[in-house]
Amino acid sequence: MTARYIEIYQQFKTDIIQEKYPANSFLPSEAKIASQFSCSRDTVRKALSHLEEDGFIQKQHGRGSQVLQHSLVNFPISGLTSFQELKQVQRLDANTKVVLLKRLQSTAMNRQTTGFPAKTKLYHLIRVRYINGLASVIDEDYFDRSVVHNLTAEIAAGSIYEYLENTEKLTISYAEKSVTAELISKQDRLLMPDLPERENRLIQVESRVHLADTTYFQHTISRHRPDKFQFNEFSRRQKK
Amino acid sequence: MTARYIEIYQQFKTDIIQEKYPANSFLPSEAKIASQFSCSRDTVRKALSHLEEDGFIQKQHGRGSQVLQHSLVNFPISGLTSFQELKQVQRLDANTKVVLLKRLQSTAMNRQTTGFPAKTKLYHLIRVRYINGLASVIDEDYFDRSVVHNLTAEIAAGSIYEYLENTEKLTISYAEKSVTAELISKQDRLLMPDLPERENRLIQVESRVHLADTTYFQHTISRHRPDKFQFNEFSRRQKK
DNA sequence: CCCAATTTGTGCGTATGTATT
DNA sequence: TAATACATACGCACAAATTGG
Repeated sequence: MTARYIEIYQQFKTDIIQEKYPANSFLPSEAKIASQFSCSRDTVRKALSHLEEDGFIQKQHGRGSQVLQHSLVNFPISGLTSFQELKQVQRLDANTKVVLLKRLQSTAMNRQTTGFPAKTKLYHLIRVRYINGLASVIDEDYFDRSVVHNLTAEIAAGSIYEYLENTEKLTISYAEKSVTAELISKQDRLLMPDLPERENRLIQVESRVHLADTTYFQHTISRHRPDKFQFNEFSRRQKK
Repeated sequence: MTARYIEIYQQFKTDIIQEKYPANSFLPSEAKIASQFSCSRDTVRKALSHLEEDGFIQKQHGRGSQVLQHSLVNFPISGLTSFQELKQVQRLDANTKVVLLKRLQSTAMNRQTTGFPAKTKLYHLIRVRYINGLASVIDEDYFDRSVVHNLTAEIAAGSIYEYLENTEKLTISYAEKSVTAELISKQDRLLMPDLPERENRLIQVESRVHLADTTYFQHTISRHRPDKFQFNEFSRRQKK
């Protein structure tokens, strides 16, 4: 029982992607959409607002809703998207090697790296992502074990988010992220043996991920090969 | 004549920043806020939705709206924020040197760098941003002259967006952005003389900026010193 | 375990304002 | 000027989640 406005959102999203509404064309007016879907204009407006947020359309007062060029191979890291989901969307030739999976407890010492307060029981996971056979990303994760139970190497090699959302029924909600360029460590060189000597930094995306009830449960540090890194984003100017 | 829901949004935003509602506390219920502001619940909900989008609160069905830790010195590049606005928000010791400002016309040849189709009349602008006296960012802009008129070095040294929005009455609306790590050119070394020899890449943020009527008018290439680059973002997981 | 109160989520209808053509 | 389209706001009803008794 998905909400009506979500259905309408999805309908237009797929129609736009399939170019039933090509770039620069206009959607039908809100009133027409409402009568087509036999719903109120308010419901249509909710759907269109989401399409606008996500960069599919631009609403124009008095004119209509215009379809934007959708930047095709988008979202490599934007939003909160897992590697497995990207792999599907972009049809990448990608696989994952689990380098380390162990239980540990955070301490005052490692608070900085784990991202958790002392004495939290954690999983520590390190994975290398290979794209077209090339080691391209090193992912290091810390999960709160009071939230994530029974993490196995098999799950870690597949989709952890799929497991958390579907099997453990968690609702992943939001994250604070930061992107920096960090110096390459000896461990990085070992895990990315093809990395040219002249490179001295990896692009690091650090995320602190929370559930819908605001529980903080995951700290991820993703280090990307600089020559393979690309991060696309759609952004809107904030109304004053 | 700002919209009522925007006023309510702003009221709560400042209250949260000033910690009248501290992190982890709950806002009053939507019904209470509505009666406080003598407005409908619908208006309150619009305001709260925007607060949630922007990472100030987390709404929880059946519980209420909880205030999130707001990542303090946030938004260095996220969204569509001008350097001058960042400078104000972050109280940076920053200034700008205009290196180049000239008129030119795009050709089929330079289409890639200018970001515009051939024969578009453009401004070409290069600026260096100094933070605490250190050359930290090289900004290269191309503006469509049919949109941006009378660009001067004085305006370019100050806030172009302030000029465009307030003087030229343009509504800057959205951008497609990409972040990559690019090899350092000779020109980069000249403009950033303090850049250590061992660094081989700058972090490049490329933006294509559009007005509310979808007119494409600005292409910006910002190259950042890798040791000074940090890009923070709040992001929400997409609902399926 | 269930019920009741509270709170947010969704949807409908209506009215009025404002921008575009 | 008139018609069309989006923007804002109010009110109501019921559904669904949470909490506490």
